[in-house]
Amino acid sequence: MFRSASSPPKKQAVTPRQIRTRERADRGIPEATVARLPVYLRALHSLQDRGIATVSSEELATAAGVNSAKLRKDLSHLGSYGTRGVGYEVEYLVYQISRELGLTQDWVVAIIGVGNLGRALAGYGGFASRGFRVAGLLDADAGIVGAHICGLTVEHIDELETVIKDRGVSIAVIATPAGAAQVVCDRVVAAGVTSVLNFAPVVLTVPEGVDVRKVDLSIELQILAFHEQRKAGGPMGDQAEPEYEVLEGDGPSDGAQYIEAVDA
Amino acid sequence: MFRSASSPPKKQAVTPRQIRTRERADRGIPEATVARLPVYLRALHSLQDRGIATVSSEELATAAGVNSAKLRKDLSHLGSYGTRGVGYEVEYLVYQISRELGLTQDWVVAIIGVGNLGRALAGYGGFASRGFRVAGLLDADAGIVGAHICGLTVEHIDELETVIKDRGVSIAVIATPAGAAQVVCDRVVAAGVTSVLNFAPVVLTVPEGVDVRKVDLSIELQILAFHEQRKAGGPMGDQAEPEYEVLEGDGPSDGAQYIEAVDA
DNA sequence: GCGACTTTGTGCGTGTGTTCACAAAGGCTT
DNA sequence: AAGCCTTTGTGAACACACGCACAAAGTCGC
Repeated sequence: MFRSASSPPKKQAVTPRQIRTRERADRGIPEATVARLPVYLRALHSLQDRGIATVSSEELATAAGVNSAKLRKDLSHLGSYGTRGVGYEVEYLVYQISRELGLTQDWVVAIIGVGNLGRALAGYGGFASRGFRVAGLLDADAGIVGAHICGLTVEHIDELETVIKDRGVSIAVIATPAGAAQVVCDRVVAAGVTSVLNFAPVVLTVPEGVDVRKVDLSIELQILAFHEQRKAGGPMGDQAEPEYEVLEGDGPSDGAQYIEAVDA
Repeated sequence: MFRSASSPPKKQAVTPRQIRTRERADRGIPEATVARLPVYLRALHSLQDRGIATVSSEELATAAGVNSAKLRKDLSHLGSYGTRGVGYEVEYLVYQISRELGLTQDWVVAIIGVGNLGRALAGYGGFASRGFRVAGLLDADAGIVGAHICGLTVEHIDELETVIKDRGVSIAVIATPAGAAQVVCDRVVAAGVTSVLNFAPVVLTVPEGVDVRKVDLSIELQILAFHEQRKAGGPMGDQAEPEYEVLEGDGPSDGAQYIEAVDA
């Protein structure tokens, strides 16, 4: 829009890109690798429980469900923590990955929204086990406030800012209904939280520097449904149409009947 | 291993790759696009509720939290469903995306494991609302079997195969403890299920042709922790070390103390 | 009926992720 | 102590994804 008016419309707009790239590649571990480190860590813990002291990239990769070359490259981003001809020492690797992920310190978590899901989350063992401590349960419903759940007392949402600041909450888990999620998110961010885990089925908007991760059951189901449909009568070409393209009306002219098929 | 023994060790091993690629690029919508279609669909439903009949790629992209070019490219994989100079007709697009995702038919879901999480899932509105019908709740605990939850009676895990086959379950949701997940998974797959949504913190192994999607709270938290650590004292270089590499012992020799720091 | 304006659909350059394949490196055996 | 065997760490090729920028295409006003 205003770009073409204020600058000559040439082909090389490379300058702003490179700055951003340099900035991110700084000492950065690739995002895809970061997402897999917890999986490796879990597999390593399992090996530890079985008393295994050393593991090869091949074995660990199998346990983690990935390609062994990928695993080696991932680990190489943390440093050279393997011994050629032998493999990786489990305990040492556990420590290094834990350190890289920031699990050598405790993170304080608050759960906002204590419905079915919020209660399930509060009771989830995976929280307490490794570095995450739930320090607050908050809800807007006066009927739930005051209830005791998993050793915590549900507090009113009005206490949100106080709880976050006084207890040093750095990760907020949003388990509210969709309608409340953005408001709650804005409040936790304003109170200083920079990491949000969102279970509400909405796209949250946050300022730069705040991380949001989304867990969305219904999206996962829809993705599964897509592939399931493909398997049933899709590109395998076992059923009717070998090329199932649009067959009905050739444009958006009458739209009243489509919605029937969806909501019915 | 046996590759280098049976074939000359040249540099071009391109033939097997291309076959697989051709096969997958067949009529396929990119996986990244598939993962975003549910987000677009949700945004479109929201627009519908507000009585908006037409939307531009820019507006829809903003609502979905993505770049408008990406949105247009994603939608272009479904066909040319826009009108230049105008935008997209909401209802028509809802229909097309729903159809592509396989939401014009109903999918029968069974939830295995009725603990805190399983109960929360059973009551989750996102299930019933759009094309997913929970037709079974199963658990191994005799103390829970027979309970009524959200209009369903919890059945014993022994009924698993019967429930799946008689009710036409095509998606299994595994919400069991980690130890039971793989066994349950094997059983649902043997019973004919080809789509699994796994909430248990394990890597499930399934045969070719079966899709598994994973929802893992603890992994998400760990990813957040990683970024949070970076923000606090990482590459911003505000604290002590500007280059925080390994400082202690230079190799895996004594490993007994690392685990302390992690589990303590 | 025509021109100006808006918005789609996409070609293209770029960056990120994945995989193969192999040299370098270390331990183990003889 | 020398060579063999195993396994890491990584260079390079390939595949996927992203976003800019623009031509094509259609609408709306006059």
